[in-house]
Amino acid sequence: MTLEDFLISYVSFSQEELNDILENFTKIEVAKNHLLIKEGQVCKNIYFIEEGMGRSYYLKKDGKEVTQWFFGEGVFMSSADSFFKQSPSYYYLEALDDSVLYSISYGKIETLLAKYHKMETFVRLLSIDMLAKVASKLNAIQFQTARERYDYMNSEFPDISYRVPLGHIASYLGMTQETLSRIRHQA
Amino acid sequence: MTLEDFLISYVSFSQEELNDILENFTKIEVAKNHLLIKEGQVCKNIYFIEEGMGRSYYLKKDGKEVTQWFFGEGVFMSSADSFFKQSPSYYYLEALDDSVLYSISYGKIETLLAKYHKMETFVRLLSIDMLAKVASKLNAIQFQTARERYDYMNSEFPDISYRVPLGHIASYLGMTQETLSRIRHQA
DNA sequence: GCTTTCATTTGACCTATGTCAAAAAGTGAT
DNA sequence: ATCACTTTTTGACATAGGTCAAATGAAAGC
Repeated sequence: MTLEDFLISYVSFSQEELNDILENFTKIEVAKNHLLIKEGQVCKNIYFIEEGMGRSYYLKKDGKEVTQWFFGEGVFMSSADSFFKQSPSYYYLEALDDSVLYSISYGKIETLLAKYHKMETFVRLLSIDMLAKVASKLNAIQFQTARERYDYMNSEFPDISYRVPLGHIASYLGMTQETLSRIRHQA
Repeated sequence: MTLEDFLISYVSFSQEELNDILENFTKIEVAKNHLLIKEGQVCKNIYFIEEGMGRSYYLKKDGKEVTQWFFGEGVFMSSADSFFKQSPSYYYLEALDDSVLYSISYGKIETLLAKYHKMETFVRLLSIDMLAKVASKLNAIQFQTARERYDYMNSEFPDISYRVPLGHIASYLGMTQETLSRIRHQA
């Protein structure tokens, strides 16, 4: 899905508006394992993934990585809270593959939000969608067995689950790598 | 906190705008245990809690209630996804005390969103805030012990935790009532 | 094709928390 | 005050999933 299609799927922008909006994005290519933002930094850009994939993660006190979210093709990747409030991020943002991204800065988004009422609507709808997804993951994590969580993951991110290291998925699902490995082999 | 103060704290509405916006809300009083919405219904209104408190919950297949969120004084209570997308709600919404609420319908919100660019901004910021809170709960639930989750709850909802039945809190925290009871008594 | 390094699997054991059941403590109505 | 009902506490026991450690497998450089 292209960025243009993505925008249209939420709000009926005119072609003129779309052109103006799209001009504010910069196409960038990043290599696998590139860190787009680190913990503690303010997230200055938000990225639309045209090709590739990414994840957000944080470090526990013991230093272990915990994957917080996966981002597939055709979605926006960000530390949403950090970006929209321009506050320090709790998360790292990492490319999990060589990726093609469309980046836009906070300043430019602000300008677009001020200029186009529809842009506000777009971001609002996007936020509500993310909220629903995070809430749904929370419900899955909270009261399901390791096995059920794994199945949930496969339905939510069917393309991602077999493309990234086991440990990333395990921490995303709130279980150890060993447990996930055992579940997979008794599938 | 009044609704007016709440609105101003997010966006600098003019007094005129505020008056217009506030006119669209209806003050209602509901008794303890009143259900504002049931699972499967489309959430037609969103409620600002001036006095009282509420929660959202859902039923597991085995019929047990799981508290999904608590709403204290001075916040909006809703099944956000259901309200903003006018889709069936996964959750019940219940008053946990006799409460004074300011209610607004989806139709009226839509009108205000279309009329005031600032209103879109307000809802966007509100959504991002909720997103951050849900994400933070998710992190707490996912990798903390029962004891740590209880402490997290006390910092997040200090006023609520001792005002509602134990079972509501336990399910909110993803543990059994018995476990929560034991934790409390070894505090 | 080896060697080194990193990722996954397997095994043995342990612990936090769940389950089930009963007792105790609150709460409200008559 | 007493009875009926609900909520909380306590106890005994079970188990999913964690921890630690070693073995296997896969990938990358030489």
